[in-house]
Amino acid sequence: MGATKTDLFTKKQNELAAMAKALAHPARIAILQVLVKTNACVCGSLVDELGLAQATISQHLKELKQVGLIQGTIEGTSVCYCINPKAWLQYKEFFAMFFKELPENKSCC
Amino acid sequence: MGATKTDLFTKKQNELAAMAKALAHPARIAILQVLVKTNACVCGSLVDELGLAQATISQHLKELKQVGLIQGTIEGTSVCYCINPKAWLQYKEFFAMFFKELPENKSCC
DNA sequence: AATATTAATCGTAATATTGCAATGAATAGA
DNA sequence: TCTATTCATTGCAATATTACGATTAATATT
Repeated sequence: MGATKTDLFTKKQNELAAMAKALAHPARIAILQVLVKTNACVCGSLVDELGLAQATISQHLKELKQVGLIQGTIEGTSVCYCINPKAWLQYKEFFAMFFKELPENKSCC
Repeated sequence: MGATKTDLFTKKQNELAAMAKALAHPARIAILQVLVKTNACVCGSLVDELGLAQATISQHLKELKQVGLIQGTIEGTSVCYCINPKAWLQYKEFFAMFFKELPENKSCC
């Protein structure tokens, strides 16, 4: 055990959970915020901004890249990372859609 | 190691990460969707709907309760769960705010 | 009272995540 | 070429999460 039983759920449910998981760490939130604010960035300056080791940052960047939220291009010895606008918009819409249908409930509990 | 270094990040960043973590499992997504759809409270029928063991569902419910997304009241031998509308709205707004500022970028990468 | 039902909790096992030191690969500049 | 810089990757240890059987506590039914 210990492994998520993805086969029990719909594709959408697994997808949304995966999206949320990508955001489920303050370092990744912070990285995204830095990238949004500065519009571009490299790994080195992130190490300075956040207090984590270079290897750790690199790993978080890898995860964000894997889910497509960011993209990076090599630029000499450094790497330039930035937000993937398309994925960003998709995330925005996915979460908005999920939370859209407000249960104007009869507060049964 | 293995523990998240929350002290390196702002309160907001940790908060948003915690919110995302609450959604970072398809079972919890599914539970929330059932609660939204049925609007009236579902009691223990969640165990039937999803294919997970009772103990597992109970654990997920506990996590959702801990972050305040759902609330439950005891009703005889069963428990009645439903969405917490206030928290739901807050989540909606938090995520919308986070994804709001689209980087109308100059696509530097 | 005895039994059934419901759901929380405990204990355990399997797996995933987080973090970092060490190492490796690639380019830039001396 | 040699060295410095930058970032990815590997390997490891610590911690967290997921899942479930077994047990427990509580109310409902007989």
